[in-house]
Amino acid sequence: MEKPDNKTNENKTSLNFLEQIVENDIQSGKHGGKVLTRFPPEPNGYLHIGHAKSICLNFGLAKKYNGKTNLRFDDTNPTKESTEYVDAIREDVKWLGFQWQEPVWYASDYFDKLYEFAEYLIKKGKAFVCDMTAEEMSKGRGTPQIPGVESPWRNRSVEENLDLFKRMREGEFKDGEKVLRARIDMASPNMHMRDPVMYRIMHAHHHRTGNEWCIYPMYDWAHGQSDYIEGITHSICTLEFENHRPLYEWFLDNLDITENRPRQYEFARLNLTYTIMSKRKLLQLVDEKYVKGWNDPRMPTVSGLRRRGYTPASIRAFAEKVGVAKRENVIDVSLLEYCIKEDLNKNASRVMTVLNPVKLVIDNYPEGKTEQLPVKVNPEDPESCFKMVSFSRELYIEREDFMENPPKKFFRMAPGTEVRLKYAYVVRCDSVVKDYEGNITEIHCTYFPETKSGLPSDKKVKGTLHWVSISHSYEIEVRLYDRLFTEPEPENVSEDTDFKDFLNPDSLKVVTGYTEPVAIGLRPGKSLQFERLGYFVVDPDSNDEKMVYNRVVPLRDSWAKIEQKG
RNA sequence: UGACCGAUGGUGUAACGGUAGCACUACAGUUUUUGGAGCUGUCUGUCAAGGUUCGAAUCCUUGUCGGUCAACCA
Repeated sequence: MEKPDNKTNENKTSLNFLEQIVENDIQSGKHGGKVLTRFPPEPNGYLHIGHAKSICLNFGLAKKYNGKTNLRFDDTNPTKESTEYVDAIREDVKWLGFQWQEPVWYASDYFDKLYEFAEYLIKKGKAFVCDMTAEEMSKGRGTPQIPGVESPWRNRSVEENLDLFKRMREGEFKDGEKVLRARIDMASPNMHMRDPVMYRIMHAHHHRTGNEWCIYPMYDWAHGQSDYIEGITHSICTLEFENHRPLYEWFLDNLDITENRPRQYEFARLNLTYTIMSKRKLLQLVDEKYVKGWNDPRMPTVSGLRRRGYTPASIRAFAEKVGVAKRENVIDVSLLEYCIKEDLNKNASRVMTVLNPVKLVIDNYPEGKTEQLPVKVNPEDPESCFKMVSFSRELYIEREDFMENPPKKFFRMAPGTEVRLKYAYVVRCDSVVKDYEGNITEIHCTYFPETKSGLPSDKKVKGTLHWVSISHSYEIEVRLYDRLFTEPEPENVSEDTDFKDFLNPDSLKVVTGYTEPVAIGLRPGKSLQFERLGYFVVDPDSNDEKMVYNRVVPLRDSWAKIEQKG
């Protein structure tokens, strides 16, 4: 099973651009050949599959080059953050299979150090306290084409700045009354360099530092310095921070940091068809009850995927396959589905479940007789063990597996045709019973004892159906999930449509299924293949009275394609 | 009409001046007691125009298209 680790030959397979950078750095002896990356979520929401890509990238890169990865919460905005999110994020990262370098870090751990750094910049004349309102500042910033105007407070003395900054910290001023700004260049073509705000006043309770602080650092000010403090070598973020890099560098430069400087690199974030990745919009789906929570199995969140039945290995494989580059991309969700099917095909036990039952009576099978048929739990696994499946005179089969007037390529049951009941016998359909409305209520057939599974038989049939013995079956609730949106790019359909216009009304259908006893009593998270239907996973809503299964992903259905083509 | 970044099949991603490859999707064949899975094969691609070179997806120039940036968010 274990793959040999001597990839030396295969190692020539191409490196992504970040791996190339790291290898160059190691070769040139930068950072003493060490690699330390970080995953820096803001605890203001749940992680989604896009974060999972970043996690796999950061942890994977470090692991590949014998480095480590820090988990650091970027908790610089107390009004939006909470420990609920901290806990959920930690759980998700662990579940994905990654170990951070202990302990968990928080940007708030560095508030003191950051304050000292800020004083250092003030003393150098590189930062100043500004009394402009947010509105004034916005007006004065200019546009990308038009330079901004300098703040009237820009040339305060070092002493005055130091004093004011101290009083900001001591709580002398109200929210919004003053900010600390870097003193860079109001005419810079890069908007981020136009004297950006470093600290704002917020009299707010912080989930870790409580009421100790009433000034909080901005992202740009906190992030690079946090990287430096932790000794991060490669600070990897998404493309939208590319324009921030000059500022990241400026802070390091002006703090006179010359040794062990972290460097920021940017890659393109993940986008997936038929879903959305914006935290804000996902929150909207939750708040407005389009889904049942952050972990709704239709959500692209890590917790949603987990409940949907995706395994950590399948998500890691996906992250590997999507690659890493700098161009905008939209990954076809079928790749994600491929990854989970590949995993579960190898690892999920098979079970027969009927979701849309119609009664099948075998007229020549003795009433009251039951046979125990031995069945391999997973035919894909050569070491698979066997289970017993009960067979009797009255069964359920899928309504879709019978047609009274079948088209040419229909290989399933029809009057007069023969099909195999999987693991059991070949049967021939003789007649149907209908109710007064014409709905089929019973199908009657004859079985051929000599065709018992395992015996040599000359009878060849084109179709094999799954079934359950009615008296031996259990009722379960089955939640059939489908994609959340009807459009591949719900946010990009046109200027005057909203992503919510394209919510799929059929993204969830709940049905009652009939299944084998082995599918009962399994713990949440356990996945099975319902033969010929798809992969399903036990939902946490299951209890002693009722099992609930979620459909992870259906099996490929070539008949559906034939049928569609007509 | 600023700065920064990007452009390779339907979708992603390689090729680092020397045969455009891989994966997903789609399609076809094969196999099959899952119309699953597997196996084999097929289709479709270097944004454009110039230049450098024996040779350009790759280097240079110009253009085109796309993304990001004007929160006291991250």
